[in-house]
Amino acid sequence: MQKKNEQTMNSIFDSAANLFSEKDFHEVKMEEIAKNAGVGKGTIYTYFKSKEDLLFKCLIHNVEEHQKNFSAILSTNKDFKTTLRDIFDFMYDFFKKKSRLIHRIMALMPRLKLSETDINYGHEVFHKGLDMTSSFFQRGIDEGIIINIMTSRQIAIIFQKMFDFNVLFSFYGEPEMSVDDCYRFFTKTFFRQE
Amino acid sequence: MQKKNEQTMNSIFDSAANLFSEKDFHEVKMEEIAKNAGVGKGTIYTYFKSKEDLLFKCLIHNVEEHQKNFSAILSTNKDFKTTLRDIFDFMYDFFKKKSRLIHRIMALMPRLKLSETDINYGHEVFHKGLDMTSSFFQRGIDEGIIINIMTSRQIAIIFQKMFDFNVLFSFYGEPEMSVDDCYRFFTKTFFRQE
Amino acid sequence: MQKKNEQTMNSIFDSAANLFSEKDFHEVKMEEIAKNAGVGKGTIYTYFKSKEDLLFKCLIHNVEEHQKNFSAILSTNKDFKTTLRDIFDFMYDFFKKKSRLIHRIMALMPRLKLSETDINYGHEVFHKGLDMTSSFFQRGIDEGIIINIMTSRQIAIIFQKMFDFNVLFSFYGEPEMSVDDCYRFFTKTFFRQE
Amino acid sequence: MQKKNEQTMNSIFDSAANLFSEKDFHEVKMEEIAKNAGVGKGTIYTYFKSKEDLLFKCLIHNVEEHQKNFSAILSTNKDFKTTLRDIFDFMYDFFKKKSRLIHRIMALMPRLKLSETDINYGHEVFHKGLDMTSSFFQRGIDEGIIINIMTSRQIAIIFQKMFDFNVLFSFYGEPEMSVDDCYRFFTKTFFRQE
DNA sequence: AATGAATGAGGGTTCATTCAT
DNA sequence: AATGAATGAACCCTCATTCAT
Repeated sequence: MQKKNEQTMNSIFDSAANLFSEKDFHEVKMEEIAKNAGVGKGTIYTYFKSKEDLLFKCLIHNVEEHQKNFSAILSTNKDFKTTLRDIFDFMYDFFKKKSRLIHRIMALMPRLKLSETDINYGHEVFHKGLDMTSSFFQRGIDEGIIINIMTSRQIAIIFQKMFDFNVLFSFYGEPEMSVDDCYRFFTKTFFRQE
Repeated sequence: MQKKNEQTMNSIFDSAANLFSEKDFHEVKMEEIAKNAGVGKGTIYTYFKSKEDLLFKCLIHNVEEHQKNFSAILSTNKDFKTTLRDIFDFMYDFFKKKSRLIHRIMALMPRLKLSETDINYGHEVFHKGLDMTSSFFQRGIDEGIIINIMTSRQIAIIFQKMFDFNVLFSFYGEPEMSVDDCYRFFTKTFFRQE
Repeated sequence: MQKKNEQTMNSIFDSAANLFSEKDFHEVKMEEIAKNAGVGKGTIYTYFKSKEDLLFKCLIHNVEEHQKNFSAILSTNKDFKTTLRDIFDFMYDFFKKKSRLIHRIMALMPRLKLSETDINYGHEVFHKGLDMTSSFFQRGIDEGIIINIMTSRQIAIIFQKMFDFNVLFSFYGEPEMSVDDCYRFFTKTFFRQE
Repeated sequence: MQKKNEQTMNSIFDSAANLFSEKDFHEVKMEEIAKNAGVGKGTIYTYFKSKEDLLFKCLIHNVEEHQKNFSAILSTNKDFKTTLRDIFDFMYDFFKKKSRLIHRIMALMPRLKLSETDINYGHEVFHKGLDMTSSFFQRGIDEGIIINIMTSRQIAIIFQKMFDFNVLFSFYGEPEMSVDDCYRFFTKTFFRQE
């Protein structure tokens, strides 16, 4: 599955990611994915075992890419607050584009018919991501910037969740929160009073 | 078995709410809803025009009931903080049971094929709910308890969203937040520093 | 089945005849028949065994009434040509109202699931009707008015068919044939040249 | 099995035409059509949008083929009477095979849910057919062979209808009319007395 | 490797019929 | 006798998947 045409595979990934973002798993048709990817319907099956496999691989693909970029930001040697602000910019953009995809998949995951291997790998990837984020917040706690009444993992989780406040805001026709709004919200809640 | 039966309808509502909570719209089968409701498949169609109609009516049913109870709490003449605490208890329970149903439906709503009337009614109900909550927070702002750097509507929206932090917590195997945790989180963020 | 309320039964007959005239057997719903008859859906089943039984009884009912009237015309002691003209008036009216019902039923008859008794009775009624008509034409032949190159039964059959020329005329947007047109057509074809 | 296959489509047409001839639209099952055509149920839907679409296309297919053959006969340069006789042979055969199909569809047409385009095309085809036939009879009128007390269009319509006299004949157990009988019937009615 | 015609299991929906009242 | 709520068999249609080319 690695030697096949990388380009074809990526166009399938793109097409699938777009469609799975827009609509429900069952509302996305394989034919549509194929058409938007510019390939034949059968071609998808030379790269992926099934629609569910495609969804899963598509998720992993996106999450891993996200983690790579996220990791790059973390490894710049800036101070905590500057890095945090960078992360906000990065996450804000990422969620704007991918939040629906991620949510949809996570809602579906528990019932996806996947191999043991795939499930384990999925868990691993997600937990690796959470670990990365929570390590960063731990640093904030250690430096006395972040309150320590919640664990770093809990903070990391809430941090992720914040970025879809805007989904509800737009549902109710309220103006969306800017990155700055998000950042202010976070510091108000999790920063030690200065 | 002669008069269109409130009991039958309620058992369909219950069964549907349970199943729509558990799984995706397209994974819930009418046959399953019927079976769990203890009625025949055709019976559902004497009460609801279609599966989509059932989902929608089911949502409205739950939300309206929720709003009635919510409203009851608001109209007790306790002081702001006590009432807020009551609301936290109430919302926490409600979301524990219904959060998945509500989220699923809201994610689906934009693509549901509903009559103009239904769509309008849906909007109305949701906005009525938000208005109710935001009025309450406005009172908090007016009384100088809540910060006024966000509008009461924005606060009301974030307030709702808080209650599904636990979905992610449980996904990552973290211990869930208790009502108290939620309450503390809220006051930390939205209460004026004392 | 004879002692029950005659009025209810007739209103069912009327409703059914109207609907079976307008649309295909399978497009007519029992609910619609009941509603138009002003009775409950279950009531129909106290008078008729099934939808097919209703269709059949409805046909017999109409045909027998038609034959009674037809027979009355035949038994006036007018001369052949005068009687024929009377019959044209009568048939023209009858077909205008009932032709679609009759045709639909005759097309369906061969596949109707009826008891042996019903089938035989149906045959009997139809043949009685044909006999009545062909006897009349036989008289025309005997009196030397009608050509004798076709049997009276053949003429009787074509005679019936003539009255739905208008169905095609109206399909093609041509002006329909009047009774006079029909009569002229008939005499041109079947009368001995004078 | 790669190119959308003319053969597959024709076998569906044949199967559908046979079944729609035999029974009512609602009594013909898609599964049955598929089975008789030797294809899978889903295959039909790669060629036709719906059962109604299939019925309609099936009608058009048959009528157009009929018109092509009809047209071929008309364009042989024989004299009027000879051509008329040829047409009788041709129509007699065609109606023997297809009359039930044609009638069933025409009875259904007004209530078929078709696109504006399909409806218009259907009208066009039928009227083209009538025009072709009536032009021919007009020639007969012009040559003084056919009476001119009816329009050529009226004659063309009645001409078509004649060919299902045999349906009633067989219903009543009378011997069917031969082509010669039909021809004689026609000349008696529509030819100027010689 | 790539394709898309063919497939058929599966599901939403309809409606004739039943039966408790 | 009359009713209409309840039923479930039956049917149209969709779409993930296969496979011959």
